[in-house]
Amino acid sequence: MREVAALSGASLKTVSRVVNGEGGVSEELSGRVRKAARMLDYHPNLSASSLRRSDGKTKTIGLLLENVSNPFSSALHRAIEDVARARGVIVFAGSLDEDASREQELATAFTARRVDGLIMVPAGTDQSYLLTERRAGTALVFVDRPPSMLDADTVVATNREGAREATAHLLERGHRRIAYVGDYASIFTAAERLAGYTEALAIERIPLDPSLVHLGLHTTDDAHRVLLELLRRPDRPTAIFASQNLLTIGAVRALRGSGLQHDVALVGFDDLPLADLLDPPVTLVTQDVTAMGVRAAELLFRRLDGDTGPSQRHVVATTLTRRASSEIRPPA
Amino acid sequence: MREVAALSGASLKTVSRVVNGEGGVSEELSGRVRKAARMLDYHPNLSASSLRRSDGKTKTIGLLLENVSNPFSSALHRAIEDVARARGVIVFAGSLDEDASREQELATAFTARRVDGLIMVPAGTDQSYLLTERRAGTALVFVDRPPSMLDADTVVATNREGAREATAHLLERGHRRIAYVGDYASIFTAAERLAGYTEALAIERIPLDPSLVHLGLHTTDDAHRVLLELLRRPDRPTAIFASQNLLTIGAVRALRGSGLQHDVALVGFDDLPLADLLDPPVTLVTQDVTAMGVRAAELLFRRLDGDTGPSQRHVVATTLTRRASSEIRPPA
DNA sequence: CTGAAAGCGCTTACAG
DNA sequence: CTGAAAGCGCTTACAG
Repeated sequence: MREVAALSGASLKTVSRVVNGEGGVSEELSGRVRKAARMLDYHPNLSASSLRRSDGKTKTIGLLLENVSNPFSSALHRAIEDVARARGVIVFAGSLDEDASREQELATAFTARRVDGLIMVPAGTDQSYLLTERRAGTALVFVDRPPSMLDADTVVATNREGAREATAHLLERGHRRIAYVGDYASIFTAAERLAGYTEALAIERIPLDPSLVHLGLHTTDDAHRVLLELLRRPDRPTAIFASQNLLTIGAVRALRGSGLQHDVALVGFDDLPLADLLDPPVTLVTQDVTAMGVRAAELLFRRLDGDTGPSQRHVVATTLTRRASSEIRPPA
Repeated sequence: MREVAALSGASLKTVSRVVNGEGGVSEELSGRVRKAARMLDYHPNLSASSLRRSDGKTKTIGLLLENVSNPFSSALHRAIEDVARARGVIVFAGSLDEDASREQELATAFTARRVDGLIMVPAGTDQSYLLTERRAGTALVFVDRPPSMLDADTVVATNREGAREATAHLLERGHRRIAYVGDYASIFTAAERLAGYTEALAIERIPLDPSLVHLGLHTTDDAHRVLLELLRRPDRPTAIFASQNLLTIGAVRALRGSGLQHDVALVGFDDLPLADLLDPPVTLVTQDVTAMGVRAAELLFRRLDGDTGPSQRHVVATTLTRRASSEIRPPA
């Protein structure tokens, strides 16, 4: 900018006015400035600008996801990007892999670069370290999972209700031995879905059989292995509830691997792109991920626009999409 | 930092030394500085730091993808994130949706925030606008598609060879009427794959039937619609080559919709998570997306480390994974 | 081991 | 309509 001022014979302040389209500069002078900028390949430095500007905004937000390449995370990412884009805001994104220390590292890396706000799917169980960031003006929104030790805007799905509905759906079809494969119990959504499962059983006064409930499974392979074993037992379950997308894929593989895909019912949580084309088509509890991302971004920008009201908690409904896999009845 | 200096009774320079772990500060003084920093909730401002630092590095890179929520893009993203993370570098990511103006907008938004480098899957047909950025020190790497009107490091897959191999595979099984569904012909990978298809036909001296070649298809629905129509014709193809992941899903849907999944052969390009569980399992040409992302990131960091050698072009091999869908023979 | 002065690229808060 | 001076939070290039 200094060089542009020198070449065009204008002051720094005038160059700044032209570059930012502030107006109040004569046609002739602003023409000279623009020409000089072009000749010197001048590109404004937004970091320097936000360092000095009174609002201090960097037009940048940080997004902390479970894993940018997981379909749930990346759908969230896209929805948030679109809302941000409409405001000229760009997005840092990173993967936490359920690692609390990675969460702190990334949050610190983002705030050190002075993002205006942070949207996160928290991995750890204590987000109080973000308090000083918020006091410093960083907006905070949690999505998919609420924060702990900190009060902030949150967007969650009806995990418990969705799991309860899915389990009730299987119970209605006569199933009494419904296996449950779930993620780490420390994850909010995993705990909620498990609660939905147990509530549905309790309503029908079915005692919970611990041998059917398998937690701490995170990958396709985890679910595949556990279910292959479970399906080999003489008292195998008559139905399976897989409470997360990767686990559902593992369940499909295990059923296929043991040739029981038409004998044991299945309901999964989260969407799978080809679920309707599998044999049998798979019943799923799906989340409106785009709505969750849009809502989270809107909450963030509302805060950035100055809203100082109490924290909001938005709940987005899940949908049970019924397909043939859950119409399989238990053996008589 | 000013306040920390005041509270601890040290100079700005000394606080800077302590914060950056430069050493050469007495235990006593650095203890006082650290305590003051804690009391004031001091968090260093990396933007201000890189503004003044001689190397000017922001430890930030920008990633321009087709669509962050497309599995190919997000797998690339994750691979690049992991390499960047090992160097304490964080990643901006954004979606271009095949829009050249969006490419320029995002590239400008990233460079205005002084990213150290840019890794992109270009959408437009002219990247010469990046020349001044590179002269200003921004490293540039292209992945999946080479740049145009600009020479830069590039990582591509063996698109042409992979498509040729897939087509030859169908020809070997006696197919002569192989439908081709492809993306916008302006996309490098789409053009390469089409070339591979036509080359394979030419080698066997099979004339290309234009009624079987459908380009300009981008979504699952596009391929679904076109193929349903094609499969309804009396002279329908005996095999289909779908040259991209979404188009392959559309092809699976069209075959299933017309009940021909066991009568018409299919090969797809790109990986599908459940391809092996479909009926019939689908033969695919897969790319090693992780290797492509890792290679691209390594090239970028090599440049940032000062390598000024000539542009490199790395080629990553595709793999033909044979499954039942391509073993279907044409009717006698 | 410690610090005072200058300056990175920009905007603010003036003044004319 | 235009510009000179100060300062955002930090590091550089000194000097002692």
